[in-house]
Amino acid sequence: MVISAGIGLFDFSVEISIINAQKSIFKYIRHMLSKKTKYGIKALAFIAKREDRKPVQTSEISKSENISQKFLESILLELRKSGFLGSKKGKGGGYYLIKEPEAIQMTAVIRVLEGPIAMVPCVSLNYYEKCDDCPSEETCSVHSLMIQVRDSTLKVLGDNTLADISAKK
Amino acid sequence: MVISAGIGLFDFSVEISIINAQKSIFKYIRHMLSKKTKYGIKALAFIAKREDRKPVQTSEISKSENISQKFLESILLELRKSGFLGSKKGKGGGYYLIKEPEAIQMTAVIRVLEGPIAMVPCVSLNYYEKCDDCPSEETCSVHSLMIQVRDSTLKVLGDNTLADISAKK
DNA sequence: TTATAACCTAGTAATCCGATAGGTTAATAG
DNA sequence: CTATTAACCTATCGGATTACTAGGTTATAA
Repeated sequence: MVISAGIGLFDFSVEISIINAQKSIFKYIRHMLSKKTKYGIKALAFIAKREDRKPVQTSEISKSENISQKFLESILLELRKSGFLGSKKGKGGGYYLIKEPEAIQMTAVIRVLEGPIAMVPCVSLNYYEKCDDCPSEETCSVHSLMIQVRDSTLKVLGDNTLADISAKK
Repeated sequence: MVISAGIGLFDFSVEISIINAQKSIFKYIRHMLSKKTKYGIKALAFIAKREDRKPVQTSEISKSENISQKFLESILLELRKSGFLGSKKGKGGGYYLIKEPEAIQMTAVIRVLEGPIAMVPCVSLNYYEKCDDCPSEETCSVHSLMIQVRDSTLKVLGDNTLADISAKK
């Protein structure tokens, strides 16, 4: 698929080859971290960087971090509802941290915004689900591999707090 | 939205709480490893387990591992085209390894089937892409975190070969 | 020559992502 | 008391991916 990139190039009709070329050039590359989560983390870091604990407005974060304001609104709202942020309405309002940055693990943030950290449901701690194709997890070749990946990822994300990632200038 | 699946069922009086419950029960959980990659790894492991180097048929793997045969066909084809497998047509044909299982790192397999291992394009070694919202990667709070995650994942997937994951009974 | 199994090309429904649009509610400043 | 502010809410959207399925064609071996 990915590799068949240039195949259409010299193919009979010019139009179709161009379309195929575009397709591969603009191929959407799936990554695991959604923009939502990425923006959420950036916003939290932005808020954490503030020495005072005054509310920060969505519009300010949106401008500074180049994030669509409306999209960011929904993300911050979610972060408030899940207990990471407090909010205040009206002039001088905005969002503020309700916990110390040191107390906020990145695992928690990612789980709320993104969902599971594990690569497959059958090794997920918080979103476990049995694979319907696997008769047994012990004999599954993918299972133990993914447990190793999960654990190493959890270690990194658990060791990093909001304080750590917002510390850097 | 997505979740409204069963909503009509108890409509009208019987509550938002039920709807909310359904919401979480039927929530689609996004995981990072696609079925394609999972099936591909399983198939490779299946082939590697064979002590003889005789070709293994798609149908056999498909039955044994509970994978749709047609889907599996396309996956094995891709693995052949990317140099992991050889193939033979006709009776007694099938797919066989063309490298030693010890020489096949899981990083390579996953990169071919899934794409990038990094969680964000801007830390991807093989699929690097600059984030359009980030002015600089040095000041990005997400960047260094994701580099750590990438490295720890790469370590695990690089240390594990096909021999390792197909060894287990 | 016929059965076999890889190979190829399309198309599909369901679903998600990343927004956008357009409003309502609550708090503050004048 | 009124206007402004900014959070909050609901709904909808195009484009893209995923996990298949359908229906063939080609090459090899019995």
